[in-house]
Amino acid sequence: MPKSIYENIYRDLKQKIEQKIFAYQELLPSEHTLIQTYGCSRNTLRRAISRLVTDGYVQTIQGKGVRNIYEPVEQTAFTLGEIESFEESAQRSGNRAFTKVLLFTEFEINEKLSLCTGFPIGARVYYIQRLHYLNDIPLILNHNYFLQEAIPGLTKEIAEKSIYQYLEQTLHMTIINSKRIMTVEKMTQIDEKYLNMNSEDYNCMAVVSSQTYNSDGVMFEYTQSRHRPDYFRFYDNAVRKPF
Amino acid sequence: MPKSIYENIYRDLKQKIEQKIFAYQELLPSEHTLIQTYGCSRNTLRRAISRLVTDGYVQTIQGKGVRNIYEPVEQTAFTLGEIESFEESAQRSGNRAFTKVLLFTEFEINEKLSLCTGFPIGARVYYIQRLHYLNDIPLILNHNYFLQEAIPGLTKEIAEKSIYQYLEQTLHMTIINSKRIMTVEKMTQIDEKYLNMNSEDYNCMAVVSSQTYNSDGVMFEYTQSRHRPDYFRFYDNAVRKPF
DNA sequence: GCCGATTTGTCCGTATGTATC
DNA sequence: CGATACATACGGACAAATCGG
Repeated sequence: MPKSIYENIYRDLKQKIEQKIFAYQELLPSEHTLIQTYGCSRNTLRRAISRLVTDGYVQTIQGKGVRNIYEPVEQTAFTLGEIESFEESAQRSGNRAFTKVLLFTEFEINEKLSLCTGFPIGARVYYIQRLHYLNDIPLILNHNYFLQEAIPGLTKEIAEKSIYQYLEQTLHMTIINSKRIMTVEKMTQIDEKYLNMNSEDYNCMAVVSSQTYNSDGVMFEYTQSRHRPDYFRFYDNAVRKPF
Repeated sequence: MPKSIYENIYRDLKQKIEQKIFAYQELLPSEHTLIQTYGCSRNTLRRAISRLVTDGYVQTIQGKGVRNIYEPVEQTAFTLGEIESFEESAQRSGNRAFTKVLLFTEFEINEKLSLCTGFPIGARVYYIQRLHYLNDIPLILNHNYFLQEAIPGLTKEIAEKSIYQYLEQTLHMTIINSKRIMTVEKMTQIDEKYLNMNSEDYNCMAVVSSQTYNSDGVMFEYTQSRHRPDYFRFYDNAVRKPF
């Protein structure tokens, strides 16, 4: 059970929308009504609503109400604006996830790598290559760089399970945010080999590069995720201006 | 000058961060201090800060403060989470934008197109092909579908300028949100021809499909944007949980 | 076109909880 | 432990947009 009231309300409303208890294109009950339903303050309710807005579940119109614009999307998708590990994402969508560690090593950041990753020159990092399978299909080839001084005791065994679980539950690290850039890049021979692709067919990959920060403000991770182009899907909901 | 207090504060802080008045990795002045600086309430200030968080400019840490994690990014990028037209984006980054209308026609949505666009079968739409140039390089091939009943009086001349400007300023339509999906697709002969590409080189495109809603809750636009892979860049900042 | 009721948007002040140092 | 800082929550006031009479 989540901690805060507004998050409980958010989840409850979200669920009701997904279960079509509120019809598509219909207005939700008014703020006033929902406040009485949940017995909370107006600010608290509005906060829950605003999360539904950024999720693209509803749109609010001043003077009118809150309209349900949720339509279900396919499952194998990755959603933006959220930090979710591969395992979490797979579990949420009810798919079988499996991770194979191709390489587990460590080295020092040189000038070229510093430019690419954003780590300072001379920083010591773990470099891990991992292949993520979804329902036995290799979908993502990950190149992880983890700052050693921020992540003591990382092993190949941990990398095979979930590194994020180790970070949060064992090291009690708090992950704050992750800056991501999506690009399209040429497929390499390594990509072809591990993702079981043929460059005669697709010769490009969807590449997501991310820099992740913890609560100490240190960028502890740089990751390049190379996705099979035919399975890659990224969702986003852009909102007008207000929050 | 923007209307609301929190937006003014947001812009002011954002500008100060961009101009490096606050140093990278440093903590901003505390909420209490900033409240006195701006002479506003706590809620108002926190609202401004929360927008900086979703922009990836700062991270807030309970008990510590608000840390500046802004680093400038290259210019030709598209940013997620915002609705911005091609013209606006180009202007913001100080580049020359030019739009060529390749095709301006109208027809009725059939079953196949209904599945693809999300418009109901039988709906009448404008179908527009436009080529967007940035600094004289053709970067994006756009396939726009606009619902006719929502957009009366659209002409080829308007499409050459800015359709969004027409929607907002002439028709006084309010754009609320836009659901987007990013994928990687095979390059077509049309893509090759207009974007001046050669499929011997890259044979894929970055494709952004979007459905845009107005304040009447009607999806009035479906657009497929096909981007040159070598120039395509999409930014995103993922945040932990809270808002 | 105006007015009033409804509904969301903005803003304020205050109290309490919780994490950091 | 206390001081500081952010997080959550409440209640109230007024503004602005929508809609129906």
